[in-house]
Amino acid sequence: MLISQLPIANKIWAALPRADLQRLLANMEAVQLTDGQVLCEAGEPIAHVYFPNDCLVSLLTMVDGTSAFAVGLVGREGMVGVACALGASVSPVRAVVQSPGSAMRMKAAVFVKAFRHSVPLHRAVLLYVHALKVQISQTAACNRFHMIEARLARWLLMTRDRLSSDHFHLTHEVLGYMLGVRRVGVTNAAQALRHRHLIDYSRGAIAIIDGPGLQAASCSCYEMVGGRHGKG
Amino acid sequence: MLISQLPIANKIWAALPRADLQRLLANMEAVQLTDGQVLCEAGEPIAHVYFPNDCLVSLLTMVDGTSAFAVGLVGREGMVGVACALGASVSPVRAVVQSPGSAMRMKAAVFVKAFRHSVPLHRAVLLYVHALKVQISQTAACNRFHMIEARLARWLLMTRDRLSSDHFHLTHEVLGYMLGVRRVGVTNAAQALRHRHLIDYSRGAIAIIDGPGLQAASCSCYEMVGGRHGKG
DNA sequence: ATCTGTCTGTGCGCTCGCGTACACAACGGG
DNA sequence: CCCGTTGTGTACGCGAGCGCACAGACAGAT
Repeated sequence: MLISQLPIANKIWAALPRADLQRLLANMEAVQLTDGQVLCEAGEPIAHVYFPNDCLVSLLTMVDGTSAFAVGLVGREGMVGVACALGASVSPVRAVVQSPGSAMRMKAAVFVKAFRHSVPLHRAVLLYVHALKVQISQTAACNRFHMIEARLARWLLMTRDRLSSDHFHLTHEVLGYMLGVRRVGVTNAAQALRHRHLIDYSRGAIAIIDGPGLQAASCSCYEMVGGRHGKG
Repeated sequence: MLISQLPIANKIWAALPRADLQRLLANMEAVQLTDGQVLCEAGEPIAHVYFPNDCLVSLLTMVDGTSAFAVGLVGREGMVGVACALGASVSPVRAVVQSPGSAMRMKAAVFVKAFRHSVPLHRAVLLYVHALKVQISQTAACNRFHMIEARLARWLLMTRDRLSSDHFHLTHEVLGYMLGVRRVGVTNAAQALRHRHLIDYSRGAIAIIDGPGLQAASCSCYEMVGGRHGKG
């Protein structure tokens, strides 16, 4: 299959000049990611880095072996496995596919080499690292000060932005996992949002009905972390 | 004043070969940082980057304009102002001196240039960015799952490690600010720790009495984030 | 059509931490 | 030496979210 025929929606690659892009395409491989797939485990070496085109990956920090909690969300605006660019040998987080779709991947070692040699790639990746760092910081603070309902609203908006769609699949259970709260907590918050006609849902199929309204219900952290565009 | 006469305890600089170091020293300036001093404000451009020798700086994420919450702690193992290395124009966090002492500083623009040209510096800084990212992620999760007492214990241990001293100055008020909790919450937690003879304190003068005991009282996040050494 | 597994809704007691308010102690300057 | 400032201790009601447990609702498979 010719990768060059695929739509490359990933913004890191979109930022590269044609020359750099062509040279690197040979080392990339298009993959289809499925719901719940674990791209990399916390504490394990990073084998591949992934550049989502239309899928969504959440980054989970593990606590006490049992609990987990999402610190970041990666869509077409970013990549999974930045740690290896920074010189780390193992991944600090678990990366789980939250919404299925296509992505491009590369062997980590190859990526690191490319990262060192291509100035535009280097630049784009570091900018993304910064955006991710901001996202994580904001999530930390948000999580501390805001109620579940606002956090849920924010998470739904972030998901929408990265998928460019008002409809996606996420159960309360999974959302609870992401937000680090009980499933019931999510159910209650979701009910409140639905009651206000901001969203609708049934058996995992979520629809955002009133985007602006949902944004009003979410916390200021949403804009901070780069509203609609992920803030490359 | 001759900078080369000062002890350079900062570990990022310590990792550099003599040649790189000598070339950069001309652009550095030794400064004395005082308690509570704001090195850089959230949302403002970064004027200088700082490399602590024996002081301590906390990184605060602002929420809703009023509340703040510490996502990271910088000592001799790191630097303040990494964002400009990543290509960001403004600082995402407020950096406040938590414990006074000496540091070296450099104009941000000069640092960026050095960062681009010195491979060892580049390497050391990116590694630190990674360590900081891990620290922030862990703090986010810790903050979500652990009680004030454990978080306080962790914070005291991190402070100790970065100052290499069991005695330092921190009021309950400031600690509350750092942990994002009420002053009273800190008082209660501190009392509990003191009652178990792990720490002692009076009017801001804190002493760690039983390090291992305090570590047992803290959460696992402490080791995660790189126990005694900040994990360069 | 029945069954099984998944998803969502509801109830209840409990704890942590919050907001607020006030009291007391130690230190330091005029 | 007095008094304001700063740091610490105590009390009380309140609400968010937790753990647990169970009930209904919908979809797909046999």
